[in-house]
Amino acid sequence: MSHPPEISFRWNLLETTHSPINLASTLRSGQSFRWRKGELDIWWGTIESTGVVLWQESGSAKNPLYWQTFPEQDNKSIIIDYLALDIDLDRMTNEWLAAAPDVLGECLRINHGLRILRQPPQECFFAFQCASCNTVVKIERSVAQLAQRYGCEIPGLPKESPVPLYAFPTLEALANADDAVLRSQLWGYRAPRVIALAKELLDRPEGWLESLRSKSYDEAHTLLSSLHGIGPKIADCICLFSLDKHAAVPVDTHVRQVAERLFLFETTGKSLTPTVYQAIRSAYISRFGEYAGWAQQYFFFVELGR
DNA sequence: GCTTAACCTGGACGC
DNA sequence: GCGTCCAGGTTAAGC
Repeated sequence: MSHPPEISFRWNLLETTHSPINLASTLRSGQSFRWRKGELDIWWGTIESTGVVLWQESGSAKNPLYWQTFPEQDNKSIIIDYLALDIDLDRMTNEWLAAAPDVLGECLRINHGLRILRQPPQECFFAFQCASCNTVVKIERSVAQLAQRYGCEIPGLPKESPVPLYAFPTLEALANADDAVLRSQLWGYRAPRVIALAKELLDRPEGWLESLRSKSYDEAHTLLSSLHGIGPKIADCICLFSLDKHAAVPVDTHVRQVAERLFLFETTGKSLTPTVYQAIRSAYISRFGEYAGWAQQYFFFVELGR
């Protein structure tokens, strides 16, 4: 039985026997950019306007998860929802292994318990605007600066918090952001795009992004792609990481390299045109089914080498 | 339908 | 120290 670090607040315990999770792999796999590991291997982050603290002993995805929320304490539902602990990971991985044991086996063994997060759509939407021609480390910095500059500080954090935590900025705050300031905070040429997209979302009915959860993958992807600045890859990131579209496969350089190394050879050497993008996505779905997006994240994380 | 260039910036790398 | 390349992409123009 593992014991969490002794600290000034009370931990809550979540059993993970039936919903395994590898916390470190999940938070470092490049799907969310707002988590920071502090002293004693404690993870600090935010979910909307809630500060969240997480800890899990490494070694097994079935080690219990310890957690607390701030300023409202004991908000269990937000933890379960964000970490998608309602999804039956064991069933899905058994199906992958039955279908393609040689291809994914090693990735699964190394990162057993890696989960796709169910992030707040708005945060996911804007964070991935920063992804083009960028590195994960720089995306993390850019998003942190965006939240610090335009978000509200979360009150009531324990004294052990390594840094202040900020809620993700509202649409109004982003729409009124200063182009020059954003450019200087590592957003570069992406700055005007962020401001324009915030204005565009403000013009739509409130909750428009969240409403895409109830639409089909094709419909959600098409609607997102219709926005200026959202291409197929970013649309797939938003679909997979925040809209419950588990078969969405964001095809980037890493995901493509894996596919062409292991099971898709006819697209090698070609430019990433819409036709090739679709071929790679289809190759993942034909092997890994309705949770292909979860499978690709195992490949992506290993390829990322974090 | 495909190719190409432009768009910011900082870290890695070779010299 | 300096130049070059590259990094989770998108868009528009030209072919």
